[in-house]
Amino acid sequence: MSTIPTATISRLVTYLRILTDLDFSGVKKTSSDHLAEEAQVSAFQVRKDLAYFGRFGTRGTGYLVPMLRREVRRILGLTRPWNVVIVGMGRLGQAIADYPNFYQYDFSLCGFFDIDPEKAGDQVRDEEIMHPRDMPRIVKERDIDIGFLTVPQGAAQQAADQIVAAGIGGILNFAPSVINVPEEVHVESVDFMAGLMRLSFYRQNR
Amino acid sequence: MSTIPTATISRLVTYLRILTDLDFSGVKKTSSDHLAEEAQVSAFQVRKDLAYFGRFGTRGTGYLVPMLRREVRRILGLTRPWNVVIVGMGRLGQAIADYPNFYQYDFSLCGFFDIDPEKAGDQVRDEEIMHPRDMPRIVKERDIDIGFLTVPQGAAQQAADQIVAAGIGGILNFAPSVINVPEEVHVESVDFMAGLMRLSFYRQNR
DNA sequence: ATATGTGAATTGATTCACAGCG
DNA sequence: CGCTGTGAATCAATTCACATAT
Repeated sequence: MSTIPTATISRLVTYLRILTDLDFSGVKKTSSDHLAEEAQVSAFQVRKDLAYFGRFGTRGTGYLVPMLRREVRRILGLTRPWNVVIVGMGRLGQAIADYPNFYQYDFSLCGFFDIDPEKAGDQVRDEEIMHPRDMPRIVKERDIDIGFLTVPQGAAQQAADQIVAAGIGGILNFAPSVINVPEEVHVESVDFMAGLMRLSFYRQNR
Repeated sequence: MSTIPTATISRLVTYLRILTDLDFSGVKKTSSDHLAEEAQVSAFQVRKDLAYFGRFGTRGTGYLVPMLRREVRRILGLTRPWNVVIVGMGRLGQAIADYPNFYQYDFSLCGFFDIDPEKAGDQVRDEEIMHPRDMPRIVKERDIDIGFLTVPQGAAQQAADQIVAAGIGGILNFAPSVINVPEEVHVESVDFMAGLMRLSFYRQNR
């Protein structure tokens, strides 16, 4: 499996969405050309991306949509369940707790944490908001894999430390800051102000 | 200005945040080494990134925080105002309309659109929600530069077409899909489910 | 005939080493 | 002497061309 570009993983997510749309529309077959057009990349790129993981097509024919969809889901780890906690139950944490589309892919929200004693005991989705001191126990009891970091910027590093100390190995970081974690912990960032600033740059230099 | 890696622009956003923190803390001087450590990149990288835009340091000494901060803001286009509309006033659009931190950088929310006639006329921040048919007029009257695309997945392409037709040249796309726009229109995407799926991949292959 | 899969070529980004300047 | 700025070298990613399979 040598070394797979991170951009390849991002594109696989795009391919999966296209394949899901096709599958729901009842389309049975597709090709690297078609996927490439939908994903706005080259057909070479589609084939190369898939080639990191195996051979999924039939020469002269293309790809079978349900089969390729299943394979990409498997490659991305989306055929197994993932247990998630949310750390930081302000506006953003609340909004994400209400997001209805996790269940489409076996992600389960299994715990909600906030350091504010005012919030402790409040109900979110039939669960009480807990203090981060309870995180290590909950992570063990409920087999948590992933933490959503939705605290304010100034609290991000401390919250990240608590998530790591609790034994969680993957963080989805919504805070607008670089967090420092051991290298075995994986962090992905979701940062809309950064997207807006990049847009500002490209518009200014249009 | 030859061709600047997109990764460089993302890192400049990170440097700006670090410089802002330093400035608020009253720190007057910094170095590529220090910025590199905070941003979790190499010092070569910091210097190379800055070198695309000019010479901002003093050899043997380093960088002056307020001056470098100002320069990076300018490079990113953040020293001028940007007028923004939100297209799609569901949960996400509403949440973003309530986000308090746009004013820190001169972004102004100047219009809210939704295709749902039920929503038309509702107030958001002292503004009525309008129908997208009014977008071309509003864009002209209010000199709009950027549109936030916060409609559901299935409506994303149509809404993007309306944004482009209204004369907007930059889109911050929150919908989990690739949108097709003319090449002079710049799109940046904010996609938290994609981040979550990448995390799923890297955790599975840990 | 047609579309995949893949080594080779090219393009692009990062790292390096050191020249340049305070 | 210390730290920036930058051409050259290395490393990585994308593109290409075509051999391969149906």
